[in-house]
Amino acid sequence: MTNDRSAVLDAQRRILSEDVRLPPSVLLEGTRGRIVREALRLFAEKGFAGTSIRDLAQACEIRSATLYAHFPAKEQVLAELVGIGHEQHHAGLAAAGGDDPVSRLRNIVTAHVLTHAEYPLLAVVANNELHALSPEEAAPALLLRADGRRLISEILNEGIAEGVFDLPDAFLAVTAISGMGMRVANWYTPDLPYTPEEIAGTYAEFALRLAGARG
Amino acid sequence: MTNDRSAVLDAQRRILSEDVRLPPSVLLEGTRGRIVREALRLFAEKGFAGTSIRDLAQACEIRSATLYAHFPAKEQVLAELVGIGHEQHHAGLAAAGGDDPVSRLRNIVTAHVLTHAEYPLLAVVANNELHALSPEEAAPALLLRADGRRLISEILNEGIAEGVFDLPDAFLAVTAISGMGMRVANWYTPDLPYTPEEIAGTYAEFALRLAGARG
DNA sequence: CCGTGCCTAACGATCGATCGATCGGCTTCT
DNA sequence: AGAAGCCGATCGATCGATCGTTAGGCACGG
Repeated sequence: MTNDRSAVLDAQRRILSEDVRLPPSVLLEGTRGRIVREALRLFAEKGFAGTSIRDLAQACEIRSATLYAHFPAKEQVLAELVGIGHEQHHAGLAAAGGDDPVSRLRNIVTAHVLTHAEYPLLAVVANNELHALSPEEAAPALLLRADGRRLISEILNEGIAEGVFDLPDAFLAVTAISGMGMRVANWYTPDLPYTPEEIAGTYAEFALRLAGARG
Repeated sequence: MTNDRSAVLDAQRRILSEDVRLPPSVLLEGTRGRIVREALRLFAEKGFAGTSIRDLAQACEIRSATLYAHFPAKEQVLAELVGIGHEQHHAGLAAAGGDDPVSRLRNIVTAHVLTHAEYPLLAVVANNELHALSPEEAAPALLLRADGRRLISEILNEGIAEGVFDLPDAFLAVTAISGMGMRVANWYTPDLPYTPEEIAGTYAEFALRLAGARG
């Protein structure tokens, strides 16, 4: 018997959500904002290399030449999205506090998953199209990414040191927790009978179990 | 303090492994096999749309026209890889047995992760470039994918029914277990101090904890 | 009256794909 | 055995389309 809910996952698309929402902290008005939003949708759907400058212009209802009045090159549009995505993600992780390793892990995983469920297109572009940037453009995002892993890793090490976590390997736990959260961006859609908060809460519970949290 | 092992993850590349291995069941000889292997490397690294047929031909040390003596179109090269990848993955899942839900879950997660660690390039292409195929070409892979999820889902439901699993939500557990395993393909490299078997074993343990397995 | 925003037009380069021709090797026929 | 014919593999050349990008001009608001 097939689980009804998983039927929605049977799609060829790289991403199921169609919500091109951007973080509220990013205020992009006028034509430039339009370009960024349509690029988010197209890059998430077809990839950076699979999207032409004319595809993007048509989606914005402008001519392709007009794009160059707002961005010096196609790559800079991607760089803008990758920057927004990584800053949003890292800000969420960094803001997650907690009084002890258990609550810290719960909060940081919640933030990690929430970002991927609330801004799935942004997460997919930031994660899967980073390779299309030049090394110089990609460097800031790589720093944020490494620091995000560091934050999770430190929480696990604290918990192990305090004896409240019991897990076979901290490095593999970081990859597992990060990985399962990142994948949420690919399958989450508002059509599913879960709110982002429910998913984040359940995934946080999964992470605590995975870490062997006591209590 | 940064975990030394995670330093290797700080890379812009879509995939860290450079091992273009294909499953031994796939015997591709001569120029056609060369094309498939080089395409695997290039599509994993730069994506389907980011790889031109001249890139591919140059990697094979042939002229671009020669490609069309072996494949009717660029898309068919990708279809070949996507097919191999999904068949390999599904065969691994389907072959995983077990006497009870606990051992079945352990075995299927081990198989799931092993495939992604042993054939990371193939997994990345099959997962992330599927959208570049026409719906007709993608359909067989989608069926295999859905059946793979069904296999995991059934094990979880069995375990819940027998009372040996205790988890908040079976659907979300499937997405979490699948997702963390899929992501292995993006970061695994033989340079890491883990064998694919060690990673698979630890991830299987994570999955059992996540499912609330007793014992 | 000058800047800003968008346009039309076009650039050279590259895209996926196709053409006819050539080569070596294998089979077939005498 | 040797000539004739076929065939898969590869080639150089080139197709029309599309690529990212640029130049120059027109319209409108302060």
